[in-house]
Amino acid sequence: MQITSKFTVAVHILTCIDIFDGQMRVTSDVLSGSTGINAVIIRNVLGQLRNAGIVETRQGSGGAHLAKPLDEITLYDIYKAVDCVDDEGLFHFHENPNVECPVGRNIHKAMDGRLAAAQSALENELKGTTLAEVVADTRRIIDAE
Amino acid sequence: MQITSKFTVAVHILTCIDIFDGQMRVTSDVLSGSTGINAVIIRNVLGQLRNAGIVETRQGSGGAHLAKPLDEITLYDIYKAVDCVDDEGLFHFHENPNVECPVGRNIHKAMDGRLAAAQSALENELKGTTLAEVVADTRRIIDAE
DNA sequence: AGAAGTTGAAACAACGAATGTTACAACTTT
DNA sequence: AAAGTTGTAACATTCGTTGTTTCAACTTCT
Repeated sequence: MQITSKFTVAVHILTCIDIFDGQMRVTSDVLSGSTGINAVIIRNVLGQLRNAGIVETRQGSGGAHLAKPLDEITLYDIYKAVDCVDDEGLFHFHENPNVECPVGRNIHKAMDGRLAAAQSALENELKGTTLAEVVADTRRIIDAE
Repeated sequence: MQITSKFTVAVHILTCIDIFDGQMRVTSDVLSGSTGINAVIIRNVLGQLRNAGIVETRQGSGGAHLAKPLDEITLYDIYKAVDCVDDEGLFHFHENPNVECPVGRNIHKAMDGRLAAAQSALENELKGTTLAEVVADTRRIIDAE
């Protein structure tokens, strides 16, 4: 089981947009070239990021731009934008425990809070990092090359 | 994306084993009845829990037993036992970023530490809860019925 | 106005992972 | 010897992820 690569792709393309915007028109084709991901998938991801208010794109004109400052975009915002987890939550609970069994009809209640806490721990960690930090690290590594 | 239900199934059957052992022979058929999960899947999960030293089962005789005290089994132990995540980690990194691109060849380095931190946050939370607590809650809810 | 390049989106294909099913050999107990 | 159980392999099914093709709508440039 793994969280969809759309998440790391999204971080990648947002980093590209910040670094290359101004130097070139950052089209889905350019981003496809940098990520190695199909341009249609890139446009899908860009669409999700646009819906979340993170980037701006326009039909025809070409070139994506950030919609808000880097330090106001957390990894959690991106994770949510690309739908890493659905409403069911991170953990998949087996769906038909037997209600005739005292354990079967109560195990859900006994576990839910703890599963939610684990998911929150993950998400809070993502909330604690902004794109600004990722881009800064990336620039630092590039400069050191 | 969701973590395999084998995890919640494993917690469920371990709870059953603790609660029903002594009253009945807790076979894969009994556990299948309580969870609503195919008995073969149950035997697979039991096999993984056995390999992890969490339960004891034997061919022929029938009936599973806990291999160590409830308070020495954490949710993390179970999560690891049933292989919720592989060696690649929880996050799926896109595999072919373009090394010709300064962002493409460095984004992995810029993100890896943060992804690992997020995964650790989840896992540390699971390490903080033992089966003893889950079983105690389950018994409490049953008694209150 | 027309040409060229781009985005947005739908429809479909390919692949792999999760889960279910069938079948059967090996084992234990009675 | 009979009956029930576990361990395991092989196969089927379903679903989510990712890739691909196609095209209408839009913008920019000449």
